[in-house]
Amino acid sequence: MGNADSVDKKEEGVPENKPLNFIHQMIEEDIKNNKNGARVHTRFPPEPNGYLHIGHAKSICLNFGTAAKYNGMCNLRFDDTNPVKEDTEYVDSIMEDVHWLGFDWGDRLYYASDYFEQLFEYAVKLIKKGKAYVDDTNAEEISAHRGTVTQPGVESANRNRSVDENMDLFQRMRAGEFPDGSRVLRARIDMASPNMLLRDPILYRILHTDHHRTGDKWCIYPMYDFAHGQCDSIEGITHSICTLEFEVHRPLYEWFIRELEIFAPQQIEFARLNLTYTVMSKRKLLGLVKEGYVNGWDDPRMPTICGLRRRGFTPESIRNFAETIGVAKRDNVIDVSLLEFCLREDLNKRARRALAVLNPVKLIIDNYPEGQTEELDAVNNPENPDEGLRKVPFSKELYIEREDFMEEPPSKYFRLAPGREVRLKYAYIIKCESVVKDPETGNITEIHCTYDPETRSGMPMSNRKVKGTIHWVSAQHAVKAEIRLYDRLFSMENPEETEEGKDFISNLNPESLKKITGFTEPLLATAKAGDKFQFERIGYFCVDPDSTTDKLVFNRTVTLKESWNRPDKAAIPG
RNA sequence: UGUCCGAUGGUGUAACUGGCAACACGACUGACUCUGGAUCAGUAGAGUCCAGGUUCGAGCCCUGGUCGGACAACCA
Repeated sequence: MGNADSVDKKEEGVPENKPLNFIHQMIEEDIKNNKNGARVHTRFPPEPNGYLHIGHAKSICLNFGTAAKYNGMCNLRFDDTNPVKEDTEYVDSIMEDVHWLGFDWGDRLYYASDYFEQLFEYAVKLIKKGKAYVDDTNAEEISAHRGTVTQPGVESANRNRSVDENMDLFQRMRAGEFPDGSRVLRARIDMASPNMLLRDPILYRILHTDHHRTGDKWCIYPMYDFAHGQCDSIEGITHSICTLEFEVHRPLYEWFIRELEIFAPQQIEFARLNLTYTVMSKRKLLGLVKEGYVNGWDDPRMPTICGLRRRGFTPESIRNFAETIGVAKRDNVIDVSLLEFCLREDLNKRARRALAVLNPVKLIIDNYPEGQTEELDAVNNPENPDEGLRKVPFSKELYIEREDFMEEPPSKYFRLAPGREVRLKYAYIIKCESVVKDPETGNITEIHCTYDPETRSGMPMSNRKVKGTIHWVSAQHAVKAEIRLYDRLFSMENPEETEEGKDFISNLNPESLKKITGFTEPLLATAKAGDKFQFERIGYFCVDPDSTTDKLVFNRTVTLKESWNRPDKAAIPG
């Protein structure tokens, strides 16, 4: 108990003197000036058109974390203003993922579509102020008239319509009198603005499409720019945190707030997360799923939250990662090894240890009594002695890892070799006496050893020093399991970096998934989906949802840190 | 050719707002270890994109460049 307490305190330690990121600096400045009554209210505003990924996790941790830090609140709001892309499937997955990450929006679950009526009224207000007009120009022409980044745009012929005519037309747009694409409502700002977004941006478009929440109630839908800031305003959001690409939108965001004379949240932009060896855009992730390069959004190789969850990540490790990478405005690419570090750091503390052999070779202890079985004590978690011991069966015939034996070991190899001794973890010291090979292939089929009965772990004589300790499972007791070995999805640090004429798909790592059959200690037969273990000396593994009592399936979450350069690796020429 | 934003070890983030560039990851030593894990101790690695200027003093301020990113969906 005492131990657990101290861990909790460490994790939730409130008064930290860590340096503030630039957003928190701004917020503390606002609090000091009693802006908005020193209130802090943020929101996480996903569009329900796809699954959340690790980049969203950064934003979630920032928004919810900031609110928590300053005793404020954070809303979950679905930015559902484009019915053709959105679906409740995504709404559900997003809510699940945010909760799984450990955040709670309480009763503050909102949808932009909740505000459609209010937004319509805002549009009316702009029309009445002469700040918005209905344009009959078609999409191509509007685009052409917008000009370029260096050339000013051309004003629409409809720009100076009367308020009455605009009101009439806008009402009739809502009433469904016009087909898709025939008219739009535009803000009347400045067609010559150096900021393209201010060149009379579109506020409403006609879309005779059912919306996942409002059904067929509406056939005109607000654009992002006309919805987002106003939704923030309605909810009393004080700090509207978003990614860098919206920086150019801020003048427009503020224009609407000013013209509408409503509560003014502050938009603050930060740099989105990029990770090596993966892609992060929804479009590309969707492509991977649709083209079958991965097995769905929750494929353990995907950077999606559900993929990471299935892979065996813990919410804590992701939150800690988000904390560690910091928040700034410059573009960044984080090395996945940092994510893996955060994962191992967390798993090391909480994962139960288990013995499992992935690439088995039989080992026979010649002088061990035939038919005898011992139940040996194994430590559940050396990082937390409170988790106690478990029994592991030991017998004459075992499986050990093929890599743990070498006929002709290089100098720094201190595992098993002819004539050498090693410790079998939690069991005896054994000595290799001989090997049996397949006469045809020359592969080793059996390793014969003798054991020293005085050296069982815990015995007085067990302190004898031997160089290596290897893991094992008892052949007759072992449980067969499918093990899915995952590696990076792409073989390039930056998958977008491609040869001419090829796209990121060409950089997929053909070895990103290998399925093998291994053996685990018997206790794991009862493990349930999501259970996490450290297979000693190998890595962290979790039970996949595909797993059944007939067929156990484990995912390799991440390997143990490998600080030992395998001689065979070094020996590879080139 | 426009507007906006950014630039600090290999990667990311700091630097008490002008005072000898720090922390984490990664790398490398060594100790310890019944996991070549963990833990512990330590080392190397940037003089802050460039050129000027202000100042006793500049990564922080000013000027001019360079490089990178964003912006011309009836997407968000």
